[in-house]
Amino acid sequence: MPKDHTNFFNDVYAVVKLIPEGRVTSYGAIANYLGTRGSARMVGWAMNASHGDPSIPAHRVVNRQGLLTGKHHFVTSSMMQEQLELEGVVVVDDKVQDFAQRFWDPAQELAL
DNA sequence: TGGCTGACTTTCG
DNA sequence: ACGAAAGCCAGCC
Repeated sequence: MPKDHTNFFNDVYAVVKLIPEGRVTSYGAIANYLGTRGSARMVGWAMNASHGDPSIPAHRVVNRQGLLTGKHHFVTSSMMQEQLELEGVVVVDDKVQDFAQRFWDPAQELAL
């Protein structure tokens, strides 16, 4: 396929786009699914580059604790929480409630 | 080539 | 339970 130099970003985008509505995942989960657990930070960085692609629900990607660590990178810090709430995700103090239930692991859902 | 950065994760104190 | 440090990989200068 084209552009193998952005393969990593492409995979990240693909996985994030596959995140069902009302679900959230973690950077580490995506990185683990891609086989690069160590580059969990890169996943977030990839999201940063995803700004040119509004189809990517970056607000559904949170850290391992369910905290909206990336909200600071959005247009507005509150937008991420608002978007999650619009999808039915309860967010309190920048933290996703019932994170264990809301958690969507690509390696578990897509690993068939 | 070498070194720095990063929306993370895990472990030690 | 909280705080700090190390580890990890990919991209950019």
